[in-house]
Amino acid sequence: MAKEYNFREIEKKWHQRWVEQQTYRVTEDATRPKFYVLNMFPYPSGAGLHVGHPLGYIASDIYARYKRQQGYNVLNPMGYDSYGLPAEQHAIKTGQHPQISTFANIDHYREQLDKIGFSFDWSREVRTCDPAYYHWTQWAFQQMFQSYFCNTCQKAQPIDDLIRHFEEKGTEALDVAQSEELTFTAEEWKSWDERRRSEVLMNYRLAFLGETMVNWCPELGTVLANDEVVNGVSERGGYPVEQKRMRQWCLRISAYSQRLLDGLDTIQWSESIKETQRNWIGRSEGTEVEIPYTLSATGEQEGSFTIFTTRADTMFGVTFFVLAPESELVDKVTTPEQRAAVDAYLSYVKSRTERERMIDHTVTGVFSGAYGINPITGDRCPIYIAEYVLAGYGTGAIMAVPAHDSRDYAFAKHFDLPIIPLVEGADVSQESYDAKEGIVINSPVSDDKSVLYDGERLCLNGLSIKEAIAETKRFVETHHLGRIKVNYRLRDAIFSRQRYWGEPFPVYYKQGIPTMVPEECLPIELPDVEKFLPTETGEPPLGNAQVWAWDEQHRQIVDKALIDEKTVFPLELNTMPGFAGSSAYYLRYMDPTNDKALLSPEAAAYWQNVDLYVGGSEHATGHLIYSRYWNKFLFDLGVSKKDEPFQKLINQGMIQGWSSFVFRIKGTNRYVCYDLLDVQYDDAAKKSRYFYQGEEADPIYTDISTVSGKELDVEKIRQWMPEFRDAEFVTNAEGKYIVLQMVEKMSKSKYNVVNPDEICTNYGADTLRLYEMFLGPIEQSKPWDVAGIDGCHRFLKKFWMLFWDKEGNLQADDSEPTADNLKSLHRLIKKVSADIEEFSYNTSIPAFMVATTELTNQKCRSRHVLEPLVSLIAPFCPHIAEELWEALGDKFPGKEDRGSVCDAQWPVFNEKYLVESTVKMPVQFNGKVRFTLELAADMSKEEIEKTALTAPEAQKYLDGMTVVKTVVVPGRIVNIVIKPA
RNA sequence: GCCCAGAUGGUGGAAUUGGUAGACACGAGGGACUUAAAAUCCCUUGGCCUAACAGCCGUACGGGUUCGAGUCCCGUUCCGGGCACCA
Repeated sequence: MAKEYNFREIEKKWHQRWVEQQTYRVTEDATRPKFYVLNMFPYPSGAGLHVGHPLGYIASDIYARYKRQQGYNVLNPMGYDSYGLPAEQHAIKTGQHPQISTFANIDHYREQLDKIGFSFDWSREVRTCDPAYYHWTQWAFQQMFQSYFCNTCQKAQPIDDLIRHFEEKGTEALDVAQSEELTFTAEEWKSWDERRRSEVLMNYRLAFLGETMVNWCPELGTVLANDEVVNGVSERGGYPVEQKRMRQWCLRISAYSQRLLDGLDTIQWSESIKETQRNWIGRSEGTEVEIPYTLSATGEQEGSFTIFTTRADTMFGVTFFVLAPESELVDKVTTPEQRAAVDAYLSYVKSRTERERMIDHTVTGVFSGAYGINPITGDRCPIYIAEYVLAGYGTGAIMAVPAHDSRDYAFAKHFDLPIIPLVEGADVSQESYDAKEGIVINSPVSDDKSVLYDGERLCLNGLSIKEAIAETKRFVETHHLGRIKVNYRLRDAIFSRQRYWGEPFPVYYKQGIPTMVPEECLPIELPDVEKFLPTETGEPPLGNAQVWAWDEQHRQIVDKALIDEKTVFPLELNTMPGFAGSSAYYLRYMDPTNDKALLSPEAAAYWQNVDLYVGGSEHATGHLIYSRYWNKFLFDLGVSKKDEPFQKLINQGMIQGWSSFVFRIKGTNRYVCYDLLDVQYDDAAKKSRYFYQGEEADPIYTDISTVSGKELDVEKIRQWMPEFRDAEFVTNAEGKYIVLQMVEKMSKSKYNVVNPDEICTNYGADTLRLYEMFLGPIEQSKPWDVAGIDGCHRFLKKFWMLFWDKEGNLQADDSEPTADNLKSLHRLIKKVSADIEEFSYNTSIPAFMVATTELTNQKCRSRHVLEPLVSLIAPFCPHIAEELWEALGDKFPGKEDRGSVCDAQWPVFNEKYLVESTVKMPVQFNGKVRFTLELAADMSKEEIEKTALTAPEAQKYLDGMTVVKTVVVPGRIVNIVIKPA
């Protein structure tokens, strides 16, 4: 009887064994090099784990196991990002506390994860909603509150240093990150009371209360960060978002713009993610120029304003100026005659939502009545107010150069303003010339159209645009007309959410002044509430808490009834956003149970940062920016030992699901087969519409379990949902009901979720692991398709059979391997090692299949080949590897104590087993003949040439020929070009 | 509009980074074993022309470099992603 590959038994056995022996427990070990592998931890949703989740986990698990076999001390932890909106919305609907559903979901996730055989060290698990964990989220927030950012040293500094500076010099010689530029003296500072000082300091703190325009989502009842808003609607739920002015906690992430940008050059991330982050940070180096203005075409100067431009070279093409409607200057420059028109325009702008402004780009604007004086030409140009200029970027004022900016061009055409081209050969009669390429013309050389400064006038004729920009910058700086300025698009992160299920702020309000709860009293624990919606008075849900205040004397939360007393203060009612808990969790894994610090200096020094981080690219402008900011801040404090948290990043693609649709005729209970429908594309609605005999039919999702192939199982759908029980199904001529199938993101609401449990049950975890890797490159998104899974399972059976004879006995022996055996083995070692390093596991699997077939055909028995083979497959399929490793150990006495296969040494590749000389490809051309030899690697160029020309295989080509030339391709191949003698 | 990444059989995808294009798997077709089915195994499978051998064409399209191009360079088309009245 042949020994069967009984994966159920094998996997069960090893899951137990790993738990008993704590195989994956990791401790700091100074004698071994560390390696830190990390996955983005999951949000435990009610739908459970689907086949997309494990993709990244398997990929990183393979890498972790591989590194461990190479002798590294590998940290490979897992945890849960367990605060979030779905749990809260579930709670609002059902009244059940979000912790109950969250914990239930976590248990379910854990059960599913355990089936797949990961090498996670579960003793290091973290949960963001655990007070012992969010203690340190709160602590980090407090540290940010107590810090400001010094621009000169590009580092966070204690706020006390800044206070000392104010006491001594006011704002003199201050170069720090700030919300707005304030100017005051030391005397003024000293004269202010505590409340005023507190407000002023908010201008500098890294965590600060700010009056800002926020993305308010009425449907969700909370504000959202910029990355949580997509095309004017909320990322979650797709609800409309409006702009609202609110007092919110913010993080001064913009202070770190330059460091966030520079850091990208030091990490191994995909170019596309780095590029996305660069776009998001949006550095632009330009020039600020002071523009004096007058209130009439001939009048005296009334004041000045500052514009920002990246195209300083176009100063000679300015024909008007534009202010953002929200700019404070609008009021100053509006003349009495234009007042009514300006007010009308401002109220029009106010009436428009952010979304309307984003979609609708029609030209609007109004003349202010004032004129700006171009400091280079001395020209007076009208000042307009228009919504195409944004208040939040640069100075909220621009110089308009219609010839070379398409937006200015559209505006100039609409208001019939002059257009002056400045680039040789640029035709601006139909559209502007925006490119930064060409030779500059039209700058006056000596006439009165340019202003002399200290005997110098700006002249750019003949320069390239890039040279002209540099020259203008120099001119502007030398003559104090403005300054070189770097702007960033990155906005500060809004850090308050009007929700219940998040980290509470460790902040109370003492006579209205925001005050930090003392560090030793942390964490401030999330209180129980009865209702998870905002209070009747519109306070966030925490306002529903019975006990939610701070008594400074007792330093504890006291009864709400005592709040009127002078010594009792209200605590902050907002909670922190989702990214708070996920911003530093990788540090906590290094020392997860430490209750004295976020992590000990020893743990930080050993583990440093994450060597390999695996997760989806959808976090490019969210988590992956916030974490980098958070880590840089902690690095400035000395808590984190590396400036960048994630050295190498791999973005696994999404596994999509196949959604299936049936079609219900409007207003009926009849469902029509997809074949029978007319499909029309509705351009306006940007979707397809379906018609059956003139009647419209709506696509309705049906569960994947009700469909096989493209055919609907009518009985199954009737049982699945009551609404289908009595439905009528119109089938096609063959009596089949065909559904429409589409590839979409896997989601509970689309009924297209495939769950890994079933595959584990039917094929085993090893097959699942192998198959998920085989599906295609890790970084690519691809639809889930079970069709190929049999192939992987079949391979594992073949692999298994390599080790057992027909009677079910292990057939390994001590014999010496043949040259063919070694060649097959070493080719595999080379391929698999290289693939793991490059994360192209999908191509390793065919290599395993080929090697297995070869060794089977060679009837290989030698344990000197079979043992390394088991080591090689161990990272991919740990269960089968353990079983075989154990069996091999039993067979060869004295090797019983060699432990788990995850400590088996990774086989070392030796090229000498591969090498042989072969003629590669004789080709004729131009009367000559060329052939190629593959040779050993470790020869000198001369040796290779000599070997090639004397190789027996070569002689039949060389006979009667003259060698024209030989070309040695480094290390491997020789091209020999020959012609008849 | 700007930036980034792509395009290879019926399908997912290989190709040692410039060296026999299509590995491996799926699907399809044919066969063996079997009362039958499952399981397993073997053969064929890019296109065209062939009875067969052979031959020709073929990596989105058009050029170029090279003894040699899926790979490098220039241009075009199409798909995906990011940013976007950011001056």
